[in-house]
Amino acid sequence: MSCETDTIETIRNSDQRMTPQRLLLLSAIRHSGEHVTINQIHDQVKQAYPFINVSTIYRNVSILKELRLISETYKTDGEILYEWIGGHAHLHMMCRNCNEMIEIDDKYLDSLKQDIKKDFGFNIDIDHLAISGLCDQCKKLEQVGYDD
Amino acid sequence: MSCETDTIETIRNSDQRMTPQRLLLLSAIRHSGEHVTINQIHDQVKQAYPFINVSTIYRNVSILKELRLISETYKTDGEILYEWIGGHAHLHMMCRNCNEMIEIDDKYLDSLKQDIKKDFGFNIDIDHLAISGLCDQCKKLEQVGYDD
DNA sequence: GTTGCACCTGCAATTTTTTGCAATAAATAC
DNA sequence: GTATTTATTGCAAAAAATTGCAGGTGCAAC
Repeated sequence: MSCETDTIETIRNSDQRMTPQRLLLLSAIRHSGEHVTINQIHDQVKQAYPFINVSTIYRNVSILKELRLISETYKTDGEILYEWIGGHAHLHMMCRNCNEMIEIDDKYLDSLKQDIKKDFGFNIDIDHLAISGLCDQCKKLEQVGYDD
Repeated sequence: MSCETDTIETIRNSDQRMTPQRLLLLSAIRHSGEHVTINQIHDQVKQAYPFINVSTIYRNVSILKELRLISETYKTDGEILYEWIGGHAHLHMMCRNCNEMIEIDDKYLDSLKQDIKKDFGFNIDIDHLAISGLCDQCKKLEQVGYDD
């Protein structure tokens, strides 16, 4: 409830309007689990309002992203995921071999954030990035030589 | 010279062929400065061979990416940049307000890499990500209230 | 409630990226 | 050198993402 009031507040405060479409889209992102794609959002909203156009989804996602109400994460395979911000911030790590995605608490970034802040004055956002790498299992396979 | 031999070697070893188009594309990425987009690569190659098709660029970039000969970086404004790997590895940080991009030596990631390795067995690649945040200047503006 | 303005939406058109396929050409073996 | 195999290319078509615009609509002021 309170978060919804906050959301509406945020949108109103930035010269934007709360339309039924936008409300459905917000709700879809909020309730469709952690990470959703544009198409998943579209499908979800269509269930309540079948006439919604994809371009509306794209445009709204872009606006919500700028307002920092949702986060955008580029997976290392190119897929883009959206996620409601407000819960726990976390890092995404994606294995470049098996595409498994691990979520890691953002406390791991604390030290990096401090260093960068101190040396460059740059203030890192915790969200947005999926770090690419190799998970334990795939690393082992690579070493043994069973890799592609 | 040696890196070119290495490159050809890498490509041959993975059941792929060294075509003139691929050679031009490699050279374009290598010599067009640090970061280039698909279109910049295409334009560059067209100067030497005007008949090259964009799809060839897309497909080759994708292959070279998988072979880890080039890195792919998603800027926080959506633009995708490609870069020759082989020089110094570095992090990209991009200000979400002014879009300025700062390059930071990857030594800053050492500690994070170790922690993640220890706790999750996940092996982070240094490349690939542009970290989003606010540069010093934009942060100050935000605090003073001159922000959008 | 009514009005006015700026934002939003859906549609259509455009641009960007991906895919299917026949022809081409690189690499290997002879 | 020639033949064989198979990845690669260019083109065209498809799919995905973006943009322009005219009409619709939220919402604030009255």
